[in-house]
Amino acid sequence: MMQRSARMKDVAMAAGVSVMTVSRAFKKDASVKQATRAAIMKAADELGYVYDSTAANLRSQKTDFVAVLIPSLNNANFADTVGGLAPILSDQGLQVLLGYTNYDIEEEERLVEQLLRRRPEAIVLTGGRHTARTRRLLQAAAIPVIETWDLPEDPVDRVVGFSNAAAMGMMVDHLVGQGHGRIAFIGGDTDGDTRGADRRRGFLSAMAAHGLDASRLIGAGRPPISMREGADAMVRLLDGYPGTEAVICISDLSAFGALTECARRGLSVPGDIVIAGFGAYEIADICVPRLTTIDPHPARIGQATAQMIIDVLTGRPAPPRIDVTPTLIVTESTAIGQG
Amino acid sequence: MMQRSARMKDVAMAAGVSVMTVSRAFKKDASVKQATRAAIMKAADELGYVYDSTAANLRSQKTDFVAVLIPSLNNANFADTVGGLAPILSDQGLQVLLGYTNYDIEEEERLVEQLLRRRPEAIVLTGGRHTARTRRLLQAAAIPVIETWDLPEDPVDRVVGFSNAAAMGMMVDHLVGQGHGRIAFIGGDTDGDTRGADRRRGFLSAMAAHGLDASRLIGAGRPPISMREGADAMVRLLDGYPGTEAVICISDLSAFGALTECARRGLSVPGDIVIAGFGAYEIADICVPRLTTIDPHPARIGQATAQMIIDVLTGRPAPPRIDVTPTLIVTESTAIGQG
DNA sequence: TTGAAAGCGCTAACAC
DNA sequence: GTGTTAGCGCTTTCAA
Repeated sequence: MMQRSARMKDVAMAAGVSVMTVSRAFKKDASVKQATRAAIMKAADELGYVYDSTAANLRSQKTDFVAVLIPSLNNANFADTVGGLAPILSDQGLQVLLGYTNYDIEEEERLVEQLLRRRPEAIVLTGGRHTARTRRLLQAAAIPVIETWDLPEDPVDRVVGFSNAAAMGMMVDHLVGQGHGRIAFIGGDTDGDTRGADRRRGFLSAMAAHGLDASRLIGAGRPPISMREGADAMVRLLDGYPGTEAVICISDLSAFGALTECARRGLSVPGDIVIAGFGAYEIADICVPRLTTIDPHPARIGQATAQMIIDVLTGRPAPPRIDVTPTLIVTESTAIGQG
Repeated sequence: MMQRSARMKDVAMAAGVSVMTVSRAFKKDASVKQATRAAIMKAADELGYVYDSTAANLRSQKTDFVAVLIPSLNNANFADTVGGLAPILSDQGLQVLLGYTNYDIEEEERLVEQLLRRRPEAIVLTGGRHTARTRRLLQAAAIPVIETWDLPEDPVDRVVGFSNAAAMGMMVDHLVGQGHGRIAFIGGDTDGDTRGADRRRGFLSAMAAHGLDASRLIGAGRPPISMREGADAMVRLLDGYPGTEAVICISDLSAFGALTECARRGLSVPGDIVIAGFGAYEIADICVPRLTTIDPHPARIGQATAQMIIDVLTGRPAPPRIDVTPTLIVTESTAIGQG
């Protein structure tokens, strides 16, 4: 039946060489004669040998993986960041070990501890808010730590992100520039999602800067805010704050939900009310009307993060902080003179 | 500056015990006196000790992780499967190591090889089609292999899935029952996504069973089919096949794209044309009109998979194949007498 | 309940 | 270009 699986020693014996030569043959840059290497690979193949990296990890004190924590698996923004990051790391022989926190910093703490036990070469976090213990664990780990999607004032180590507050300010400025004054905000009603809380803060300060009333705040639930929660929040907004001219939603998904509520009520967007989202998700570009949004360039965040990791690990100079500035995308849902 | 990080030996010395006692203290069920354990934990904390599982993995020949391969990070269906699976495995001390294949079986092969080197306790794949080498590697690995989201005729090992062809048959039957005959299909135009190809096959055979013409096939691109590709396919369908009464799309996302094209043309759904999707994504439940779809119960697939893994690893009897039957959800987009 | 010795399967370091 | 020796940091095993 199932016999003990082959190890390097077995391959070495079969190929008539030492284990060390087999070890070298399994590295790309090792100096092994072509014929020897071929014989080794043939023997390995016949024995069904699969290299055991658990042993290599221990001996070489290298694991060749990078831990990446994102809030949720099912989110195009974070998926795009991972999509930007993974191939660049992969080219350097670094594998990504992905974890997701469900937007919960306690869960993040558990994950960080679990992952650090496996000795990653570096760790990437989403957001700049963590438990005290998480910070302690990360600092003690003595590996590069990159916080992303945020610009924390007191970072653990390195940062690739943007100011969520400033991004929201861009959106408020845009709407005010279009002549709107009664602007509402639909977002999460906890601070569990720091990025969301920062966006709300950005909304408040930008409104204040324009001398506008910023009391039209609708709490839509716990992050992540779904399309459904966006729609439900819109019900409360339309019923509770008549005369609202514009709504900024915490994400395109909730903005789309808000849009569907308008459709069901026969309200025209942007004719009767203007709606804006955040994230430049695909749905913003295809729904009717298309949604004005902010593109935080998730893939760029991933690429810059990967490059930063490689630079640090290879001892190259690297800036401790990269600001990937978001872009405002103005489309149908906030266009003037339509609807 | 940064000194060599603490190991068990250091903790043992600080606590005045042997390394073996420290090792036991770090296991949950180990028999260590309460006072001893407390002293050890205190010492560990003061030294900033983080348990090194790379060493434990090697010695105990256990890694306590399960590799899970999904086609894409950014897909609510697969995210829900992982969401169903991860907590159950986690309760048993098994961590999920996630990989994504981009719907590419060559990429799957690379990933499988990489992951097997890290010696997972079990491996979960999405879909039943793999390269010959992938199959060989998996068989040689001598660990539980679970193929999901499919019911392959010749599985590598174990299966938790459903018949994508039969599911599509349910949808065709529903539309025919509503009186439609000129039914089109929008799907991927490669076989890279086996589940998609199976759905197309199911469409063809169900149409044939009803004696209907199944030539209205629109290729929408390479999987995953986006909302945009669904909209573009709808353009081709409406322009190329006048008189089409109903469209089945490969997923709710492409169905939503198709719906937006109808909205832009002023076509009523379901009045002028009927649209159905697949996957029971959130958007199907919130867009206007809501989309008739099929719920493949992604979380249940994950739960059953996790349970199967645990049963096999603990030597309990487990069926080699579980069929999680999908459910047809009929809503506004295919309702009779509306629009 | 605790400890001592041995060793998991590789690779670092050095030799030739 | 290849081999030898030692050992990574834990846990298995056996003993007390």
